[in-house]
Amino acid sequence: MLNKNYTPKDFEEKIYADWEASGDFKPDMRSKNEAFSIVIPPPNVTGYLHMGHALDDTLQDILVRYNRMLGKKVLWQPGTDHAGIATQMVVERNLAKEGLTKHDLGREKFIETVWKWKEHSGGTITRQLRRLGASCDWSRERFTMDEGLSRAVRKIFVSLYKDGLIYKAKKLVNWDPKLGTAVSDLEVVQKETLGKMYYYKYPIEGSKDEYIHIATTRPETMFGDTAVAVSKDNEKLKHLIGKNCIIPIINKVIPIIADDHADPEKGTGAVKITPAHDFNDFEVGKRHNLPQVNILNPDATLNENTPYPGMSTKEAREKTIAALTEMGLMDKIEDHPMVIPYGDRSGVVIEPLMTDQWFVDAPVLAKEALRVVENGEMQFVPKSYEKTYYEWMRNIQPWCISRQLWWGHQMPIWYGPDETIFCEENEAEAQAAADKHYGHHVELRRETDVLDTWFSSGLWAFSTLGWPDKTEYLETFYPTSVLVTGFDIIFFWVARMMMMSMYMMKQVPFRKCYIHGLVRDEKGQKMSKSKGNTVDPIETIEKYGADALRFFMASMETQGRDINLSESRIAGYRNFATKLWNAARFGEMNECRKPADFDENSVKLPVNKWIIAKAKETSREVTSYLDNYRFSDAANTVYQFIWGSFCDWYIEMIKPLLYGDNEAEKAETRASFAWTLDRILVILHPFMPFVTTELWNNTAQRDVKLIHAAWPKDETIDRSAMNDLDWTIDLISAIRSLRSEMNLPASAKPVVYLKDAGSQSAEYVSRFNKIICPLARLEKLEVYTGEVTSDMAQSVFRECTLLMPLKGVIDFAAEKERLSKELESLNKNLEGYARKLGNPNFVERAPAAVVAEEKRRQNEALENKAKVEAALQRIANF
RNA sequence: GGGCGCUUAGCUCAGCUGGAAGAGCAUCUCGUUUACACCGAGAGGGUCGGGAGUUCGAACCUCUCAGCGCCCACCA
Repeated sequence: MLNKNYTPKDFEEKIYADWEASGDFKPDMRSKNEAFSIVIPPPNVTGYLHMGHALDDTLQDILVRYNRMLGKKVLWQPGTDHAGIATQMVVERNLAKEGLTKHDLGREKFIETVWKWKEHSGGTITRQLRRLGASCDWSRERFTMDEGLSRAVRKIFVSLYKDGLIYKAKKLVNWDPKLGTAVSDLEVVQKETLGKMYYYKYPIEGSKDEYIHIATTRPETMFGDTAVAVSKDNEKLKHLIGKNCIIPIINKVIPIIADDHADPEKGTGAVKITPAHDFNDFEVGKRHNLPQVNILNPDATLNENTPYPGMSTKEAREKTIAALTEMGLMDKIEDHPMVIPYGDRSGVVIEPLMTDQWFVDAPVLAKEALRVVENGEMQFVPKSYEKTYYEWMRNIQPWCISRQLWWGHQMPIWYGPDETIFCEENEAEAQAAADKHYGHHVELRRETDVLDTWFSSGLWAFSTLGWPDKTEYLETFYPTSVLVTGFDIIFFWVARMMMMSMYMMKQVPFRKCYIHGLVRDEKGQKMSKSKGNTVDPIETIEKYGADALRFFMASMETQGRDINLSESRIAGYRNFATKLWNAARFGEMNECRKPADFDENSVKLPVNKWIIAKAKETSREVTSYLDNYRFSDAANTVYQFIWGSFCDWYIEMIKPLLYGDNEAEKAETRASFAWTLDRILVILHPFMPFVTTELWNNTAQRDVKLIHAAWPKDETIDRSAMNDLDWTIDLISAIRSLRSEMNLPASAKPVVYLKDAGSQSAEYVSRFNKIICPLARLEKLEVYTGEVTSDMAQSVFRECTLLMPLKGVIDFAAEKERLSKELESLNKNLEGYARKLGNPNFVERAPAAVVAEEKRRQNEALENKAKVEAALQRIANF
């Protein structure tokens, strides 16, 4: 017995536990069927499920469940990411609560603490994914810091190094002073800020009253200046080129050089060049062989190369301005809108800093990654994201992969006594190789830097499947079928996976890449903790059920658009689940069961034929939509069928049959109902796995679990019954509409006549009388050949006229108005038809079918017009 | 500065290759009937951002203007 109410809480977790315990998410490796695989975009171990995950993972689960039901060998590979910076920050925050820093523990102890933290708290997000219904094969869960995956990281690192695609260089990099590490360009966010532009002057060497005027937003960097640049085309200033000027305060002499970087139109036309602290200046410095003077400590305080060692840049700036003012060298200070780089994790200002770092030669790796998208081996859905990808890949910069952190993959590099570098698989091998090289035992020092987190995520598509070992899973499931992820991660992850996979596997990591948008709040604002507008998916699940949230995501997912969260809509899909639940209860109460030998192709009754044909048509449409990643179309099609066709019409139409006494009809109808409900459960399952499973388990004895039930394929749709029922449904609607317009109380049971009925219509009237009368609430429905009297309300229906005798209660004024409106609308349509059909160009050039259809409509409208006019005529005198 | 996207009913949005404008929510009216009030029936509501063009025909294609959003780069 089904509960009276739909209460998802009662069964969702129980059902999930059963799936997992029964191994339902595991692929059948003995199967010879086609493989289908998805690797999950690994959430941070530190993470909590947010609405973005709910969308991303719902879409993946829909595809995974759909393909599983298609009988494919399906793997959804789960796991989490060690998320270097994020995780280190979380653990450091915890330490801070005890008044400790990571340095108090030391590197080894600290890493131990992180691992402990991971064991205790790292499972949150995977538990939450289970709540969502994600059918991942958890027995294969991986973590980017697992030994297996770490081995993959070391192996590929060494390989890239040996191929000259990883190198160490002293370069200007984005430095995060709070975290004390380099970060990649992608981890820097530019923020609009109102800053100041400082104008001041440097004295020219050997002259008492000559100066060169410069403008800068960062006067405190002047201690790192090694030149001032002027364009050779700058008529006003070019005479200074070749002279020297003096940096005040420190009285350092620097040259004035010619370089086009100095735009005569901008600022003062002269630019101070600080090669060690500005990316443009760095390039200028390289062109002119300028020295690089570093003025900052790793924590962004000024160093010994300045007069203000230990001071913050802000303080130093004030000091510098004060000193310049005192010396009479300040010209002016203006407000100046500018963009300042911030670390996206730490939130502090990023400083360009000269440091030794490791780089991946991304421009080389990008070539193959580009080629396979250009030739279609990997396709973006929607296709427009190709362009974004191309744009970025074609302008890609070397990728800084070293991080001065503790948590992450420590680089497999060992330094020997004369700084020779050894890259090996592990410590022992490195030692052995070094000893051999030197001919005696040497002390090795391991590189302390760790790798950018995205380095290991870049290998995710194959490292999780067992690479570098040749595993059965790798063999079976690589390349994966599709990657589903958000556009915000194309550069971070998709691009890196493409590069790494093409380099190592010589094959694409996934054949398709489905990109979805962001989940925003109700008003379209980006959700963020700082704005306080986040909605917790788990709370939503508690309130409405996971199925409602999932269906919401699916129904809103149209390609290339962000989704605004809407609680009322989620509630609507909970209502939808309730609706289905109640329909199933209706079936249960009426003993709708399906005999084992039931053949849905042999049903006789038109209603049953109709719903079965509709169900098959719906299945076909949903299949096609899912194959094309049209999630919203797929979801909405199922929704319409269940609510519109099955509940609103079919159930209402079969009530007289089920409550009647024709046992044969009753039996067929019960079986058809059961068959259709089963079909509904199958095609709805990928979207709403919980409620469908609960109903599947409670509406019949089953020999297969719903999660493994067969998805319908290649069915022939019997359209014979479609027209009959469409006619019937339209007639019922027309009668209901007429009743309502005539203000007939719901309790009234009028008679309706069908005048001018053709033979087909007449036949329908007798055949479907039993259906029509109760649904339209009629005393009786008959074909009529008598006279139309003035007390009859009239309405046009197809070729016939509906007549409803109202015995003196007819409201003639209302009736006149209604008919007049109808006439007006008909006339308007007729004008349109006449215009079109009167146009020789249309008749000649439009396809014949279109012209014929237009003619048919015109004729129909003409007939209807005549009828309405006649009706108006009859009541003209009342 | 470069690129991408959006503008359709009061709100949130569908509308695939151009052939009579759709859904959900909201609104209004009415509710016989034990599957369901988390419901049912009926109704109202849009010159598809403005303009021009291509076409027999444009929400859809082209151009242009306006507004909004996102990404990338840069601004001494």
